[in-house]
Amino acid sequence: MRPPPAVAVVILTVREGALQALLINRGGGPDAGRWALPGGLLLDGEGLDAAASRVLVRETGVADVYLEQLYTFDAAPTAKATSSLLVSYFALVDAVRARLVSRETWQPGWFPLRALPEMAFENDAVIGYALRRLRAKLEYTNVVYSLMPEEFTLTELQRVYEVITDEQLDKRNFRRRVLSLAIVSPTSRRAARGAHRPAQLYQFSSRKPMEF
Amino acid sequence: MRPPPAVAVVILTVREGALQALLINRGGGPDAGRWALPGGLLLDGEGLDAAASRVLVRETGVADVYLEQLYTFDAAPTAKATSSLLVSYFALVDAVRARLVSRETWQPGWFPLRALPEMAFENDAVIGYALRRLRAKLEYTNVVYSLMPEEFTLTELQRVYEVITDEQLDKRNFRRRVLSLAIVSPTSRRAARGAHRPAQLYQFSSRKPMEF
DNA sequence: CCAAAAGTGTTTTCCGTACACCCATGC
DNA sequence: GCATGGGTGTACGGAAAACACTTTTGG
Repeated sequence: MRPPPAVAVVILTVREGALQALLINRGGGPDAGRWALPGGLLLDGEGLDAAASRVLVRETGVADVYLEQLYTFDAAPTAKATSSLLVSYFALVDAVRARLVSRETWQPGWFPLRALPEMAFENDAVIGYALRRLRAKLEYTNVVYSLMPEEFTLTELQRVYEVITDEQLDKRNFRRRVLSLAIVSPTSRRAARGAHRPAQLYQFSSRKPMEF
Repeated sequence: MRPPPAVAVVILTVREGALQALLINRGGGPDAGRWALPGGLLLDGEGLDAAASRVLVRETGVADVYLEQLYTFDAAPTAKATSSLLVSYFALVDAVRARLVSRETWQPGWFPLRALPEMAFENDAVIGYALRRLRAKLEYTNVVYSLMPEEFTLTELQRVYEVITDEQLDKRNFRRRVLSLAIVSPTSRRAARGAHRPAQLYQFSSRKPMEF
């Protein structure tokens, strides 16, 4: 009897100034203390994208975010081989909107990519893969929309880029770039957030994945 | 009973001045005349890469060429659902080295991407995907090594680039680029191929996929 | 009036592109 | 000697990178 394929989703967010991934931990049993990517088996008649989306909604409550297939792995040869293939996805969510569930088993938690816990087999490789893909897409697409709230300042957007690329950006050059790419546009509102000049609020021109 | 996953391989070559894909055609039976990507079901205990490689060797006789996973599709809902998922790969082979088999059923043949025959369901999409990926990798990797013989002239290499990108390249700029990327290096031999000055022969510095 | 972040232009550097002539060979 | 493809350098333009000061607000 051949086991069904599984999907695993690398759910990334920017939180507390760091790029973080959502992992889940089986509370009890033999695997206690081992963290893993959220995922699940493909249901009967269910499509891959639908399965990935289902896992994402189950873990974070959010839908309509950036979700893209990454790579397909031979499933880890576990004792009880529950899956044959592992189809990985990655998703980008705004940490503010994501609401983690609290379960008895498979407690979820955010982990900075810098400080991932000991993880099940291929999971680190999958996360590394997602990070490379995200960094590549950052340069020429609008993917970050999925990490940002509806309105934001350009400085906030710049911080997110800096956290993802792990390098400092020049304020003027950054602004010129995102404005000339026309991926964001100013709104009519401004943000008064402290003892300084209020910042213009911007929004994404499009909150859909870009075409090619 | 859940059917096993399938692999399909987009095998590309440059032949007769055009980028061509290998397709196979069921000689008789109900699907007669329909062309499709070569592929096969995943064998018991077989890894994905191994399956793709097996298909490639079966069709062309060559191994050790560039072979990369592309994308995983939900399997086409055929009448007799023989597969659940379709994991696609693409491979680049030197047409000179490839030796197509001659079988009673599933006769293989090369088709210019410009003039693909009527094909089974998702197959055109898969080929389009492979082409986009190839063009992207062309710019910053050495993937073409897999389309070239051991030794070649820079003009021959340029022709291959031109066929893949479907645009004319400037001879001097092209040479500067490949030489400065250091993906090729001159050999000690030259090619006397006609009534003109012999050309320097080059080889790839590395005939392995590049790391990142 | 001071601290804090917002906002704004110019100069320099580097890379991609365009472009034309001489060279070595076979016949 | 002529036809054929091989081989080479330079000038220009646009994009990316470096860089510092003024503005607006809250307290």
